[in-house]
Amino acid sequence: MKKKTSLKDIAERVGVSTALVSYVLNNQKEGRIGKIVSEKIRKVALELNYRTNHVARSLKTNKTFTIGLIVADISNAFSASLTRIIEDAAERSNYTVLFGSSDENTARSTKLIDILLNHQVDGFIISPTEHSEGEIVYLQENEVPFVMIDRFYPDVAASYVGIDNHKAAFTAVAHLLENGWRRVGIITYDTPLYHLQERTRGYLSALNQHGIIVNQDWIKKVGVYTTGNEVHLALDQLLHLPEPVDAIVFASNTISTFGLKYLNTSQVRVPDNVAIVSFDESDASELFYAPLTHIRQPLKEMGELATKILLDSIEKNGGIQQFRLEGTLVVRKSSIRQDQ
Amino acid sequence: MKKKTSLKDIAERVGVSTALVSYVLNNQKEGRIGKIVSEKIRKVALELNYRTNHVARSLKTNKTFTIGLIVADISNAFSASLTRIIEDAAERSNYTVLFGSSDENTARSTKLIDILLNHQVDGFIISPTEHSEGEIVYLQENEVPFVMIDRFYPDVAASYVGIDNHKAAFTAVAHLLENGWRRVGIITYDTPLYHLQERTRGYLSALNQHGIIVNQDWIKKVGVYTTGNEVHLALDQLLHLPEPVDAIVFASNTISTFGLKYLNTSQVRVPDNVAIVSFDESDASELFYAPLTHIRQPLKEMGELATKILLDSIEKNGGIQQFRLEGTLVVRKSSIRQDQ
DNA sequence: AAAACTTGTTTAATCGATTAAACATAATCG
DNA sequence: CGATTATGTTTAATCGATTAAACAAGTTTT
Repeated sequence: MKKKTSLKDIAERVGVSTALVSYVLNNQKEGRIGKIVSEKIRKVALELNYRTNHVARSLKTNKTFTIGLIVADISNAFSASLTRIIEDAAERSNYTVLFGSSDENTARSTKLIDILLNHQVDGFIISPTEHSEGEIVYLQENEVPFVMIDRFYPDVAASYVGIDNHKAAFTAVAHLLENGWRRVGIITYDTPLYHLQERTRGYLSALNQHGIIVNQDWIKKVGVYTTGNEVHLALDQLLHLPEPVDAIVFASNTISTFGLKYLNTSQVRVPDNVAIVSFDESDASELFYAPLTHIRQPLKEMGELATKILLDSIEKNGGIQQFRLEGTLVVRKSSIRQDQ
Repeated sequence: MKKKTSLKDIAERVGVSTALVSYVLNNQKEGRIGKIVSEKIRKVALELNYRTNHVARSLKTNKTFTIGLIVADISNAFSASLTRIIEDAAERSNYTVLFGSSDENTARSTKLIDILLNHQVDGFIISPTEHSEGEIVYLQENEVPFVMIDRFYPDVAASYVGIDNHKAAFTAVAHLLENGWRRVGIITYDTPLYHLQERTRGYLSALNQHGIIVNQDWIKKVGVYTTGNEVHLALDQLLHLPEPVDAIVFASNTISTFGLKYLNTSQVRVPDNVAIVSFDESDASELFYAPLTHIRQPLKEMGELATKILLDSIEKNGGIQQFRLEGTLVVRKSSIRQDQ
């Protein structure tokens, strides 16, 4: 790589000190700098195509204008959409995003956070994995600004932005029940992650409230890293119970996509044989032969809010802020009886 | 944010110079450093939870172990998959990724590259937009290591990794023709981007070679930023020609997704009324009622190769490398006559 | 025993920008 | 007119790590 021009190069060329060049290019000491010199400096800077070396600036100012983003998996539509929103929001405030995919793996997540800390990011937006409390608490103890997004630990007093998952799941299941479905199953993750626990609890409480006794066989859990087989198996089991379920809730877009692909190749018809409601939307929601009823998370709001909270906390030392936004039930064909 | 421990802190605590601490923690001067001191340094570093300040290191070494990635739009499945692959490949070599979405917008792309240059990234992987040659040439002139991915400028002698788009399109159309379809339309972008031009040329040459006279009305172009309306319109036009097309090539996964969503709500049946072949796969390829025949790009290979070329170029000053890999035609239901 | 290594550690310059404080000169005031 | 203020610019320390070169003290070689 070619040698880059530095403040010194400009200073020498103009015949002034680097301090002056710095003041001019940063529009500091306004009104105190000679017009002729100031213009000359700008001209030379342009000629030499000067660009400020952020590394040097950061070292001195102790600020990198960089935020670390840890998502579950950037190649997943949910993570990718959030990432894009955060990218844009960050850019508007002149921040750049360093990111990493945790793959729902605690060790990997810890490693990523470490790497990004070494890179001196000014703060983090994190979608934490299960068992990452340790790292989160570590950040907290070291007063590193951060915001959790989508997921959070109820026992950790830190900022987060997510939806009210209990309510969302409740709404989804209530909707199924109101449409005449009775034996509602759920496929979720086998994980202690609070936001997913909440979904299960919401599911249970909706059934309870409608006086339906839940059969434990209706609740299927798959690994957070599942590549689909477990989802297929879970579906098969739910649909082949002595008394099969007549509706299923998919607790995430990943589960939903695997599920739909499988259903798409099977004899089971949606919603004739089984109704489906899912969390999160994706192309799948619209492209499946029976467009999918789903809970839409307000991604834009979540991403922008998380970024705002983080930047506040970085720049003005804003305190802890916790937001539980509302998910919206988007009703499509997959949950509505066709024979009515 | 709490004050972080520096080499100096450790040095003071142990009672040695920072130089020695640096040597120990970087495993340099092996065999020349006293065992007791060395162990003490490591111990104290651990106790104080020392993490090397990459900003300071980078300033001195002129290397950030950071690569800049410019994709079209991180929230698009194609970009996101590539990004994930590049992330992993980079991480294996201890690089972190700073990224940005160009939105197919030249100004934005230029701005992003500038920002990342200021951040002193060691190199770039870029999916260039139309009219970004200027910026690309600028990088070249300044000997900034970079690799173009997916797209490239045929006239710029720089490294790139993509597929042979002409051949891929040719293969896709030949497949349609061999399956008895005759009036093949294409929906592509209205852009000078070479890789898309190649797709159109491949399409034309396959038709030509089969002695089919192409009607210009078969070729529809939509804006690179289309939100779908143009795709809908193009589809309507193709399907309502005096002699409608009987097959359509979608030149990208975005077009394909918009197209399928629209077809999904229309009376037209795939492949009975119209066959579909698309570039790139997505969940859409499998979830559409008629699973989609498509050209699969070897994303993993592309991303890993691009990263390798870039790192070679950063670390060993490797020269220009250009790769045109092969796309694979994945045959599914959408292109095969059902009445045969 | 002087010269030549070994081993272990420190000194000090450096990367490029920032910025408080100092300095110099001109303009204004009482 | 001497003091004060305004204007314009420089000095020099600093951020934290790296690293060539110097240094010191012990060992070996001849």
